Amino acid sequence: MPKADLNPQQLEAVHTVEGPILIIAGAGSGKTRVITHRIVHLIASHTCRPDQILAVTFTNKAAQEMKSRVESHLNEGQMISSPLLSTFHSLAVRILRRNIDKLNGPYTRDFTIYDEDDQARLVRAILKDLSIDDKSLTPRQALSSISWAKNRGLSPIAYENQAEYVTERREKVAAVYKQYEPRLAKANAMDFDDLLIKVVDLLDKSGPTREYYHGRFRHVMIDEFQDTNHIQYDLARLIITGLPLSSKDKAIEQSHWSGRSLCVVGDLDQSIYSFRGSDFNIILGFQRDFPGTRTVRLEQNYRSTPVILDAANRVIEINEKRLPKELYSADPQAQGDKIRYYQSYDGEGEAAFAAEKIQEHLRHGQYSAVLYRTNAQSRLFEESLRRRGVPYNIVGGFSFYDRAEVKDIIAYLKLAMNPRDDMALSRVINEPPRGIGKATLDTLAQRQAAEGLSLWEAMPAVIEQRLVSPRSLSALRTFREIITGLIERVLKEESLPDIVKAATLESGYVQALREEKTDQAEGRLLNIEELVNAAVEAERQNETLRDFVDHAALASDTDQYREDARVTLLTVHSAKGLEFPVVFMAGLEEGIFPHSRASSGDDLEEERRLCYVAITRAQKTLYITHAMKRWVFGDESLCEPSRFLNEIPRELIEDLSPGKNSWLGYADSFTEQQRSPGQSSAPAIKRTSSYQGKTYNSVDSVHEFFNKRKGASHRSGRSEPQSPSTTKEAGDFKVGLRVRHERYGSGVVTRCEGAGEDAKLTVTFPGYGPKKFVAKHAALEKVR
DNA sequence: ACCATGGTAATTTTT
DNA sequence: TTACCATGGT
Repeated sequence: MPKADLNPQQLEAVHTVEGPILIIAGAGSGKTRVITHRIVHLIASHTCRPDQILAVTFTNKAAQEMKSRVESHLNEGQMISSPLLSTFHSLAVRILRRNIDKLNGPYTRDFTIYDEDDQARLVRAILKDLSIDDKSLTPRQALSSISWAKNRGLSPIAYENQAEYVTERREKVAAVYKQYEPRLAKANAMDFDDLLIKVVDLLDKSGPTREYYHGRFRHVMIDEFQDTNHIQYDLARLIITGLPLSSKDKAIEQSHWSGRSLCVVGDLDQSIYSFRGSDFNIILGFQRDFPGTRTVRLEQNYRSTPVILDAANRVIEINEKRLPKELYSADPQAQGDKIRYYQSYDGEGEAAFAAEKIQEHLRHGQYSAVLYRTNAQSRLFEESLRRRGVPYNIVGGFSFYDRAEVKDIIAYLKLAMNPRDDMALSRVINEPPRGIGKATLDTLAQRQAAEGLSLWEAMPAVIEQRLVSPRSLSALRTFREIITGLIERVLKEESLPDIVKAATLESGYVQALREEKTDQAEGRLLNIEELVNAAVEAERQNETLRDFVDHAALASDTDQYREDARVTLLTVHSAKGLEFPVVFMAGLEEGIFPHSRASSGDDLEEERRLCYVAITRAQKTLYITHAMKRWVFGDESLCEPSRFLNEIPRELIEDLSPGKNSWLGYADSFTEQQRSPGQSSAPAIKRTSSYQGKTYNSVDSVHEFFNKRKGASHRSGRSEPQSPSTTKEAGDFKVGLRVRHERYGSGVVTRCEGAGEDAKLTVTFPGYGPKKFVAKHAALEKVR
């Protein structure tokens, strides 16, 4: 890897090995290469020992990728130790597992990690305890509010009082939140947010621990810095400054940086995780937080053709909240193909088109990826590819570790290390069925609530006092023995595969599946076998049982990405950081992309950044497609082309739609002959039932679309044109109309997509927030 | 304790 | 449309 490959800016980024550095790296500007080279340079130039380097990446996959690249660039003798390449979360786990006891809190080093599923079940249990109807507040909603509060450092009480007026909903959430934290602590469990919160707390409070990590990590690098949230930022600061958070605002002395560096790499335009608390203001404030920051801009793009870059630049510059930046092609001569546009009749047609083209590209040896906004869109593409016998790799959805049987076995393993893990316990106490039912579980739950214990700790008393039926009693005893048996194996430090095998056998799990003798059970057995194999492999890599279980908890969807896959299906989010010769951006429709839940203001800008990310994934060829109608919740609905289509300059687009009847075709005919498209041969949309609203192939809407295109190309800043059917006339329901719902009471229609009985309505209810309905199904009553 | 039924809600995005 | 959950019956 000759350094001659690097351009001057990249070289500067690599060679600046002291002090704070901010690298503004546009898409495809070789930022991974820069980080890799930086690490290699630090080591090869003996600036520091390898293990004094910490690089935080977004996914395990990226970390691993970087690791192998670094290793391949160094010779044996130079790798006297290894740099730590990790995600924020695994870094947190690593530090906590060593030091959590220094926090003098309720946690021990054996804490377990609650995944989303566990969290939801815990919240459900709390809702039940508080007898809150979980329809007025779903576990999911409660969790996202709790997570929101936690990430802002708000206690339940602070959260409750945070808004100027306390709503009923807020009260409910606060009530759940109040129980949530102690319940986690009792179970010696942390959720994803806690991992970061607790490690920050630890490093803040424990001077020696902070000193240790500050002393150890001299050079810290953070990838995808625009997606960092405040807690992650605090974590990085604690390590690099070695100072408690109370002195956050004090200036850092120049001498502090001797032999140290903090290098953050990011791109505002690719900030797409605000829903998870990430805040690009952090990157904007970096220079203020770290005076003397050296800033390097990488705008040279090595990935995509000029056509694609042009499209990307034009789209993203519509955003207001950004810093001016333009991607320049490293090879401006090679113009590249135009962007290929295809409008299909329906979702199936879109998928069929993509599959056909994918096959075509495959014949030329080109690999493709289909990018969509939501995972639900993947189904049609899977089907059409399968029909054609094209193998594909899908990222997201159910991963191996999400399978019920795998989770069950993992739950046994978690119990073996931390029997107080309530969620693991309630997951497998009757799995396989051993006669412990609701009644028994309720008794245990009562006990644990009354005494402030975990379910496991509540068991002895229940057994001794014979509080349950004799049948359940013996079942409880058996279960206890199974778990104690596993605990002993852990204490005896049996090998990882042995413990995993024991969990599958002694629990009776495998036997129960064998007796089932169904194909399904057969498949599950295979998965369990695979888990055991994974354990064998993990052992070979010197992983402990704890590593193994942590790994399962922290594995992410994007880790499923296989670089050698010829066809990859994934969401735009998962595609961040990846590149493909051929990219299909699918479902470019209002309500899908941009998503209906993010149709204005900052949210819309984030959608646009998402669009920018999608466009810039393409190296050679970019397809943009949308359907005129598709099935949504079992309803056929008409789709309006995405505003993002309008934001890509027309001259960069080639229309592949059949019959010259596409939106673009209309737009063109308007350009040519001002206004006389007549009622030519638009593909008639089959109307469902008694659909009365306007259709999208009407002259009016074509005209509207065309006008929007003009508006966009003039880039009139703020004034995003409203989509025609979003605002006004919508059959029976109108924006602003007062309605009454039997559960939520009275509210106001705040958004209305489509018309008549198929219209999708957003109604905002005081105290409940916005709710979405389909007009014909919703029990909505109009209030004069 | 388990099953079946039915109602109901749901679709962002993820470490 | 599907998937999940809660309820009620056996």
